[in-house]
Amino acid sequence: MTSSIKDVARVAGVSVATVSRALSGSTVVSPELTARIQAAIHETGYRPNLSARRLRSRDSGTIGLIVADIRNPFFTAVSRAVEDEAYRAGLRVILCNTDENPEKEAMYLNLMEEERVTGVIFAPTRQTADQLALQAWSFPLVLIDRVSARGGHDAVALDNAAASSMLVEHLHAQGYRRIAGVFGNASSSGAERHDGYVAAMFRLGLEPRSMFVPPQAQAAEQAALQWLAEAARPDALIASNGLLLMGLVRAVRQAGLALARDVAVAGFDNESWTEIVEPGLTVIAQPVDAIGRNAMMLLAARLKDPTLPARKLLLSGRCIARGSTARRVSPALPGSAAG
Amino acid sequence: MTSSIKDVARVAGVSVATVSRALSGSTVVSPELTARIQAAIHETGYRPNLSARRLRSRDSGTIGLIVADIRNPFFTAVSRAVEDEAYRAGLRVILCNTDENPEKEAMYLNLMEEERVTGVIFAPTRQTADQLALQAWSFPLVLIDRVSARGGHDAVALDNAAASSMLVEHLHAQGYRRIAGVFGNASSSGAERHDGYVAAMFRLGLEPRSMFVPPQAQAAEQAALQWLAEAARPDALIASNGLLLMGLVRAVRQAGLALARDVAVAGFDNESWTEIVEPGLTVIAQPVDAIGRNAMMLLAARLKDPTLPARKLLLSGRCIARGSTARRVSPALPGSAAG
DNA sequence: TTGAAAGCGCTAACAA
DNA sequence: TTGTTAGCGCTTTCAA
Repeated sequence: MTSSIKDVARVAGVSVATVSRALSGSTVVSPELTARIQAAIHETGYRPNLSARRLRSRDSGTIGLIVADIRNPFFTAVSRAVEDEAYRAGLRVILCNTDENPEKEAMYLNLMEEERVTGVIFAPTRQTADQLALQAWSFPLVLIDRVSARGGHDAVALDNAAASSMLVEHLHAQGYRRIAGVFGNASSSGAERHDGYVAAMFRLGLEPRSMFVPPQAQAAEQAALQWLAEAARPDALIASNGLLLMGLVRAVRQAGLALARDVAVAGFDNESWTEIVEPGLTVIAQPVDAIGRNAMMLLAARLKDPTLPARKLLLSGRCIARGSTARRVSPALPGSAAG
Repeated sequence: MTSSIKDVARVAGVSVATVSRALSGSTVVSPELTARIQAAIHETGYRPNLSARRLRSRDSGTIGLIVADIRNPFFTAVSRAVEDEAYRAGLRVILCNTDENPEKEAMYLNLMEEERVTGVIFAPTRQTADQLALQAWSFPLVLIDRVSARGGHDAVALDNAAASSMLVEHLHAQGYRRIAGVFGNASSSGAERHDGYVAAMFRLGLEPRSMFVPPQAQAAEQAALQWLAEAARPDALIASNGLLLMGLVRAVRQAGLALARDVAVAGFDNESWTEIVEPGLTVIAQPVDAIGRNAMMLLAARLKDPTLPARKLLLSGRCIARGSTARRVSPALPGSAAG
């Protein structure tokens, strides 16, 4: 059916070793034989068998990319960046979705062992992240987005706390004082964003008000609706990711309030809808390309020198101010701080 | 370093063949030996080497998924469905982005040959689709989204013409008559959606007005701005994909017109922003899950029987009516058909 | 510069 | 039921 290096050797009248050498270019093969081999490859329609090559050379040339769900726009963008870098480096990418399920995570890590992958880029749940250090992996591992508290692994993520603070400071500068926030309870990034929010609020002398919710728009919507029904309701709401942010927008509308005029809204993830909605939503844009590229970079560095100490790379977000946090003009609500 | 089946055999005091058999479960191995082998696997920390297994068994257990860009929400969703099905079937997925670049397409198809993949699911450019039949591939190939005019390959796609017609008929029923459309010029689906649009317009006695544009929001925006500046401007606009649809929305706003009241807008792809924008946008929702699942199904069927004739599967879209195409109430524009 | 030969880890005849 | 052995396609010694 498909022809092997043996067939090429036979047709070219050389040994398989010579064909292999001509193919790899590692050793010099005489021009004459090289030409004959080229012709034979053409004639036989030869294609290298990557499984055989891997078995022999003990290099899979493959990296695993394990994320919660590729449909999450953050992971979509990061995946694309990772793949671009991978193919530039001549590596294949195996994509895995875990749905935040620790069992699936374990299964895929196991699969990566069996694939003898060159490396793995992984966005773990909190639970798995904490146990990751307990096991010795046969491949270098770079964590993205969710960074293990225990450390010990290379990682690249948004500087979550700083980004949250940026959001709070922006709202404060625009005249908002009663700033409440919903945060995702599934990954460590939600907790870190919460920390940054609380820290910034304290720094500004404001009283934090927050809630951890499951990663569903509806959960954020419910939380926000309760807050908005209060007499001294918040004058600004923030969400720790795009999904929750959508819930906030729905809640504001359902409460019959106007974005910005009645209540400001801001959040994380510069998804396309945050720009097209009116008014546009103020968000923290994550450096998704840089996260993917740097994850590959850390992987490459570790492959080169496995003794390197673990490195944690925190990248800054960018605050994109839009209409949803326009300067507060209406009189301060009773009970709000003077600023 | 990592232990092989040989190590397990030695520790368990059996032959490698017995270990292999115990692992595969193909032949019955005595309970006693099975237990000893299990213990040895545990002790040695053995992991099967998939490259070796593939080389020997001539089954890669891997499928290739080649799309234009995973960041296109349509492909994101289809990919997820494909991966779900693949992992359910015990298959790995290698993901490739071509950026609609025929050279990249050729390179990835070539890579798939070298990987000896079990099958490939591919969304080709028009150009590549037309040449696909010229080459014999060593793997079964299922086309998605963009279906080769030449036929000859298994394929699954939206029934584009019918979906376009549905959109036109909806607009007509809502009282719109001067319906213009922008269509993507890169893939075959744009052309098919155009055909369906033109056919429906003729059927309803309306005059089609269309433009093929490159797949950029700005291109649609420019086209729409020109139309909207005319005296007898269209009273409805449609777009053949989510990106172009966003361009239309921008154009309407920039022209100082109101969605629905001044001009209706509708299009393809039920992306999250089409629901959250106000008014919500009427769209054709593609059966993304079904497209992915059916692609895997066709692949499985062909693997089982390679002699099967090529099958082309067309799936129906669903028209989701939202505010952007609310019933026309203002008086008909001068020159518009009476209906 | 080239060839012969060993062997990567595994599966599947074939024998026992 | 189990073991022996050949060999999947390739790379890489070691010799020539």
